[in-house]
Amino acid sequence: MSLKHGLIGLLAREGPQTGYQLTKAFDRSVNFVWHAVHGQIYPELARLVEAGFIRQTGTGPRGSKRYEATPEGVAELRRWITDVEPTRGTRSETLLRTFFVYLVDPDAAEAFFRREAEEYRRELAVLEGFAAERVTKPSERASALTVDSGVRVLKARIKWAESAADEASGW
Amino acid sequence: MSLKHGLIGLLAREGPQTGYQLTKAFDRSVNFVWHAVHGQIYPELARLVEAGFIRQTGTGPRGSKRYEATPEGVAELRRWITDVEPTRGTRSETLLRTFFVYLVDPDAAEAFFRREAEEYRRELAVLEGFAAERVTKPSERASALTVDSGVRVLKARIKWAESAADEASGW
DNA sequence: TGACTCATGTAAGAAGTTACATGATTCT
DNA sequence: AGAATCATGTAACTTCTTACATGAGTCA
Repeated sequence: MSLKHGLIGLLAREGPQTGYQLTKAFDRSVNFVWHAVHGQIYPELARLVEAGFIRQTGTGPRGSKRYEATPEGVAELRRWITDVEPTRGTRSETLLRTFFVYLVDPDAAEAFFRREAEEYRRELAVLEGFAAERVTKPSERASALTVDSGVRVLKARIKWAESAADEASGW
Repeated sequence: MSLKHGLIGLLAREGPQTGYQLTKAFDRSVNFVWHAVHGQIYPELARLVEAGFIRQTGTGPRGSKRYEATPEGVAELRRWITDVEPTRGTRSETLLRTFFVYLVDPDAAEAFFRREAEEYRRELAVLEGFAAERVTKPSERASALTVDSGVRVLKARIKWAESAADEASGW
């Protein structure tokens, strides 16, 4: 359901592209908010053409196919953003482990939380790189908001992981 | 992969239970970090018995089946917590919508972010109810850490959503 | 020519959702 | 007796992951 909108959106945002380029573009941008790989992308593109939300505009070198978003596709994307309630329902492996972390010894628990904190700091460094980029276009203002969310949430998670590590070390 | 550990963990944590009770227990506790429904739980319990990670201890009224975690199951859970790197890879419908939110008009964008903030506040209220409960057992100290993570992250998200709404209203 | 990147596709399987189906027990 | 809850299961379907398969163009 969401991959569909991610693909229409990338075509609307960055202009006509091949499936291969979309796969790369996913890796670079949307990937931080919605991960997808080519094994899922190619079949979905075929379904989107079928549904009329995107259109193949031609073929390029090495049998590549160029797609663009149709007005119907962009309309569907707008409708999805404003009218469809996002699916909630957290699934966090880290928090599931945390829920049962009392089963391991304090040293292992502390190490687990320190590793989490490190990982979050690595991710934060990447996002702060994005945040330093200059923002001009409307689409960049929108993606800057997703980066800002990531930065705020990661900072909260880092503080949490360090405080959890401190607590677990005393168990 | 994770549902498996969630089920072993609940049996280890709360003692022998039926599939039905596990489904209810999931709804009340783990559900906030890992959502699952009975259609997924019953087949998984059968697989866990097969694998030797849990054991059926007897039958109760109305054909119910009671399970308990085996030592092998608890060992597997410990191994998973300390030795297996958590799968990262965010999937947030809210952030995917945010990435493309420049396509809708400023009023709709602002409304979208205000609704998000409201939803987060509702979730925060639930978690703060949990946070007010008294903590004594080790398992409760662990679950208090998951609640603390939720509280910190939700507060960050609320601030983000309000600031995004303010910004979008000026577009 | 051999290695690498570009480019698309499918197949098998795991994981997750939703709905259907059934029967036992309890409560009013 | 009828409604509600307890209790388990499966079937159909969608989504996602991983791996296999293949071929075209580029560059050293």
